[in-house]
Amino acid sequence: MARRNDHSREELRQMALDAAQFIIEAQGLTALSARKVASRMGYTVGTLYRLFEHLDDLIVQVNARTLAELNATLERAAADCPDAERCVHAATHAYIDFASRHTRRWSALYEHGIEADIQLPRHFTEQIASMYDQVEALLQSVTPQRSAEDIARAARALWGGVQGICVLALSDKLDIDRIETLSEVADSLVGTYLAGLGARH
Amino acid sequence: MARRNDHSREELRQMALDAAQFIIEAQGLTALSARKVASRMGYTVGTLYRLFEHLDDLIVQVNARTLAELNATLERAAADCPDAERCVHAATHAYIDFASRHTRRWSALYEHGIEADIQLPRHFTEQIASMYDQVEALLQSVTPQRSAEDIARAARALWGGVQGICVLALSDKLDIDRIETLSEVADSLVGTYLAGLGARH
DNA sequence: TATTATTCTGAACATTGTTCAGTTGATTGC
DNA sequence: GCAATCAACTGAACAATGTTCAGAATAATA
Repeated sequence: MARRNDHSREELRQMALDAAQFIIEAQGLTALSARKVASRMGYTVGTLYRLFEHLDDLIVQVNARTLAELNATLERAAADCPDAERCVHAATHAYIDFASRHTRRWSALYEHGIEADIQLPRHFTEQIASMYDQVEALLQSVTPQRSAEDIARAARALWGGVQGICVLALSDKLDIDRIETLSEVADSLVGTYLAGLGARH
Repeated sequence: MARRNDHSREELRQMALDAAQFIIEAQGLTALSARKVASRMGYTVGTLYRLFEHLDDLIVQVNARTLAELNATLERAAADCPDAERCVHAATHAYIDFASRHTRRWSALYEHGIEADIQLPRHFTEQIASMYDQVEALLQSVTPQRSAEDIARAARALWGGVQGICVLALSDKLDIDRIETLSEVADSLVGTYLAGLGARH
């Protein structure tokens, strides 16, 4: 059993996040429980509740982590492409790849929390904002003549769309038998949307 | 207390679905419980478990209902428009309207079940397919020259996109302030995508 | 009316989130 | 080095969850 002060508060927090992340990745969000997290970090439930107010706090912080990792992945993917349009496609494929490889952890991002009353913490919404910033930057390059509002709207439309396709595909609700792959549907969305952006000004 | 054979098995099933739907609409999917459903229909848990194998069965059947209702709504919205393109916009707005008015019930559609091992029942996937059929029919009118595969892909891309935007917006992850702007983002997606379809053949 | 078949109940079990009185180990003051 | 103080940590307790199933209640049948 763990002794007192073996770890600092921040270390404990990280251990809890690691444990929770592991469980979500391995068994899915619904299999997560306070006792499992605690026991995996070598402590008891009580200790966990000194680190997080509710279990929801824990989950939302794991989600913030996931989002940060996803952001970094996208940034890398969109780093060196011949042109901006191909960057968008590269980012899209990176997104799909991430969602496929870490399906459970990724799906926790939207499976969790429509509990309207509790609002998302700042560093979570910041991650979201930074994700849209990336897409905006790419779209800015694709159509430099458009206004900032147009770009903002377009980024949310396009990226919300990519996310939506992934959600449906990975929960078997895209009726995808007649279509070859998720990638193709995503390419259709991105390619056609970008073509529309070009044709429409 | 309810006596035996007051209701047929099918009546009981419907009562259970009604009760569950009511609870989800009023308090959200997470607030749903077997005992609450049972007590709302004037029976006990045991009885509920003669009607449904798991609680998940119940939920998925409520979802099928919701999807049928949504389908009907879309069909009505896309019925009489001046042209096909405006039909797509009308359907999109109808979708957003439905999702806004019945947020909790609608969000149960995707909040529930990425439990990979259990697959969705037929009459649920049928509802999904029929939804895409509608969108395909509209897109067919917009660009008659395209192949069936193209149309199928486009329908999933576009409609997955619409759904994705709604999911993010109604769970505060679209980084927008008001619900009015959700419509704007959706219009951007649909308008630009359709423009792209037109420009690209 | 007696027997059989079904419906329905509700107690039981394991597991969940969450709390908190009490223990145990570290820190401080002398 | 010892006593007093303080914070970390435990684990029992509570209400609520999904799920099961022996038995009570009632209908159908003979």
